[in-house]
Amino acid sequence: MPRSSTRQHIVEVASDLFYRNGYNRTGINEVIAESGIAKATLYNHFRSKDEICIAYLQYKHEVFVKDIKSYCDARPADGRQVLAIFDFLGAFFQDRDFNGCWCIKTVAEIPREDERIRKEIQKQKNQLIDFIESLLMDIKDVGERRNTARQVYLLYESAVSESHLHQADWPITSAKAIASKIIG
Amino acid sequence: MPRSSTRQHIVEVASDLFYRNGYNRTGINEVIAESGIAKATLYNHFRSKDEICIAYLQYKHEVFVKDIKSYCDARPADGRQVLAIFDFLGAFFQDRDFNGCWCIKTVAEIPREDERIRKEIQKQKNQLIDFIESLLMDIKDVGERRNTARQVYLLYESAVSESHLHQADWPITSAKAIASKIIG
DNA sequence: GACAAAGTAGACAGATTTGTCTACTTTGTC
DNA sequence: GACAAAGTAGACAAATCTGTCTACTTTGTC
Repeated sequence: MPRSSTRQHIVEVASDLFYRNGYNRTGINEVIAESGIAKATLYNHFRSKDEICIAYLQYKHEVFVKDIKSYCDARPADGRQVLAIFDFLGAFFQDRDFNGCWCIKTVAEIPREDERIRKEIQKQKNQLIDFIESLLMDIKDVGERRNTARQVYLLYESAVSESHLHQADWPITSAKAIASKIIG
Repeated sequence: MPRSSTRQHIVEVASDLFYRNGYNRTGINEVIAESGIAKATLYNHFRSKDEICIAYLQYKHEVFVKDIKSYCDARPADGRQVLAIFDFLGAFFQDRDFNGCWCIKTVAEIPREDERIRKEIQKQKNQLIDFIESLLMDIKDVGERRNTARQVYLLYESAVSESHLHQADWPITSAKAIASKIIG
């Protein structure tokens, strides 16, 4: 296996485990056992477990952005295109691998002082707000558009966390209904 | 110290540590060191660390319910009384001990299979929805009232998580603005 | 086929974890 | 003051964890 795909393989296996079972509850030994690679190989690619955590967050985000973008792009670019994010989430919720938001999960597990991971997560969330804003180009006023994007973002985030917590999809439909009202 | 207050003392110390530093990252040894009690005493009151976790969640919820109720009760019972929950959160956010939602934090740390803790958290959240509903008695239709309570709940939850994540208060004001629009 | 890069297997150090247990001391009540 | 309940101090078992290291094997390229 070429060097780059070994690294990618580790990230994908670690991502599945971290997301499913939690970062602190997943040991390095579990990652290498599941990957089928040697421990020395893992530490040849990553300096520490923390570095794998960063790679995990980036990988999940990368896939997420790609998927949600292509999902929304398939919808007509009318004023209601942004609502597609809730339908995307609805499909994600049905997936048996759905386990809530990896950012929220991770930030809950790391010490408060860990600025590196917290900044990465804030960056990702800001990119999500930017993406939502890009779907709201019908709103011409820049300030109002940013404001609306933030509101829709809040609803989306809530829908993710709460559908996971309650193990039900009413938070998704409910959040979508509010968003629908907001964008008029 | 009488038996009941020893137990309560342990719960309070453990709650502070769990909430501030995380459940998994807080060891039993830290709890007893901070409490100034002996390990055998702790295990005389609690069967396991998991049991302390349940007691922690219940204690936080108990205090939270008492505080938010008395805060909201001080407002006039007009149709907009429910918005007080966002002001309550605003004050909580200013508090240096604010560290997001203990339920979400805890659910992120425990294994998926741990039904006991998950059920406790769902119970607490349903009580919060009930409380919000009790502030919406102006809405006469039962179904619409429940629906609105859920929507306000989603906004509140989002405001808690996101103000913590972004370390900013715009999620609180933004969520309140949406709630204001919803209740008309 | 030589040679370097990459990967393997797993022992090991050193630290941490929860929970048990023993032997002792304090406290409150009769 | 006797006696039981409650608490203390901390050693200990048994299991975890991350990260390092050694000695060996495979793989790809010239």
